Amino acid sequence: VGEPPPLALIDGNNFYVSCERAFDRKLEGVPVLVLSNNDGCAIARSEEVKALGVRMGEPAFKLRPLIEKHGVRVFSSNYVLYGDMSRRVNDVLNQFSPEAEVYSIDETFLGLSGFAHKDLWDHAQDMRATVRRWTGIPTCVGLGPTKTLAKLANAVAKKNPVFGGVCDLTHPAVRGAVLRAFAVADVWGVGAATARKLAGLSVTTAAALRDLDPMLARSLGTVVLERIVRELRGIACLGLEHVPPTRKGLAVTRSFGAPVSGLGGVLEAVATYATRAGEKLRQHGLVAGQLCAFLHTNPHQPGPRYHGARSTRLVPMSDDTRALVAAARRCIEAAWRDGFAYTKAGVILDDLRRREDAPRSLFEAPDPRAAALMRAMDELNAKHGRHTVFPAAMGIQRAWKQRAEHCSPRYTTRLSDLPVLRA
DNA sequence: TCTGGGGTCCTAGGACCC
DNA sequence: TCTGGGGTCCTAGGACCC
Repeated sequence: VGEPPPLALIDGNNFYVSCERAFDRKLEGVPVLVLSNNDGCAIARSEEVKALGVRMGEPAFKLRPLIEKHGVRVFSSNYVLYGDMSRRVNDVLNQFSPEAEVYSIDETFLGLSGFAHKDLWDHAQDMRATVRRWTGIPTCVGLGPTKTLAKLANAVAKKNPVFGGVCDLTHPAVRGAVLRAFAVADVWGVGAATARKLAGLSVTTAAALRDLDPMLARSLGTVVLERIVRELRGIACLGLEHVPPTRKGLAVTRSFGAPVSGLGGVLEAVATYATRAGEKLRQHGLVAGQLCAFLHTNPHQPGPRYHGARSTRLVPMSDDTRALVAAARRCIEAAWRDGFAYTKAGVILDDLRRREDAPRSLFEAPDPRAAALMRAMDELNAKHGRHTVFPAAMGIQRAWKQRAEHCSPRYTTRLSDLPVLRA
C-alpha cells in the first residue's frame, strides 16, 4: 500500500508584515511590527523584530523603549488589506492546483496528486516564485503525505534558510531525521497542555510522538491526539476540505479604546457589534437562533473584576439588525453591574443556519418590508461607506472606539488609497 | 434487605488553531 | 495609562425519553 498523494502547505512569511512591505519598499531590511486590534500587542514581526527578541503576543506598551531605540516601524492591523492580499495569493495558487483548501488568512493546503515525486520540489519553487512576482508576498512550502506532515515540513522550511523555502517530506527516508529534530510542542495540534502531559512520558520530539501507541495517545489527549500520531506515520486522517463547511457561530467582540464605566457607553458598543453581526449574517445568507452578549473588566489588572454574560433565543431566527440590537441590549442590561471599569464587550451568535432552512413560526408571517429595509441599509453602506446609515442605538460620539493610530492605506480596495507612482 | 436498561440531545468548558 | 479577535472540535455530564 503506497502513501497518499502529496499535499503542499503554502504559508506567507510574516504575512501581515509582508503585506505592508509589498506597498512600501522602504520597509525592506528594517524592523517592522504589526499590532493587534486596539494597537494592543504584537501579532506579526519581521525577521529583524524577531531578532530583537520580541515575542508573539507581547503587549505593545512594554515594547515602547525598544521601538524607540531601534526605530521599529509599527503598524496597526489593516485587515481589509491583508484579506485582499490573501485572496490574491489564492488566485495565483489556484492556477497550480484545483484542489485547494484555504486554511487561514495566510495558509493554503493544495492537493498535488498526479505529480511525480521528483518534480514536486521544482513545482513548489515555481509556486513560490510566481506568488512572489504577482503579489509581492514571500512564502515557504511544506510537502508531505498528510496535512500534519505538510505543516511540519513548512515549519522546518521557514525556520532553516538552508532549505531554500521548500521542505519535502513526501519521501519516507528523509522523514526520520527531520522528526527527531522537531520539538513535539511545535507539532500542529499539540498545545501547551498536551505537551506537558507528553513530557511526563518523555515524549519530547515529533519522532517520539509518532512512535507512541495510538491507544495511549487517545487516552492522553482524545481522538485528536490519536489522529496526530497516525498522521505523523503517513496515514491521512484529515482530508482536504475544498468547500468550506457552513459556519456554526459568529462573533463580534472588541476591547474599548479606554475603559467605560457607564451603562450607556456599553449599550452603544454592543449595539454597534450587533449591527456588524447582522451584516455578516446577511452576507452569508444566514440567520441566527441564539445571541449572547458579554462585558468584562480588564483581566490583566489587579483590582475589582467582573465578567457578565447573558444569552437569549431569537424567535423567530433572524438576520434583522433591529432584532439583534434589541436582544443584545437586553442581555447587557441583565448582566450589568454598577461600579466597574469595563474594557471589553461582545456579541456572539450561535445556532446559525441558511435562511431558507430556518423553521417558520406558526402564527407570525414574516414582514417582507423587514428584508427590504435590511437590503436597503446594506446597499447604502456598501455604496457610500460603512455607517452611512446605522441604528441610533449605536450612538454618535462612540467614545469607546478602538485605537488604530498607525494604520496603512487600504491600497488595493479603495480608490482614494491607491498607491501613486511619481516620475 | 431490596429500586432497570438503554437511548438521545444539549450545553459548558477545555484545548487548540491562526 | 497600556495586554486582540474569531473560530473549530471533543468530551463529560445533566436532562429527558420510553
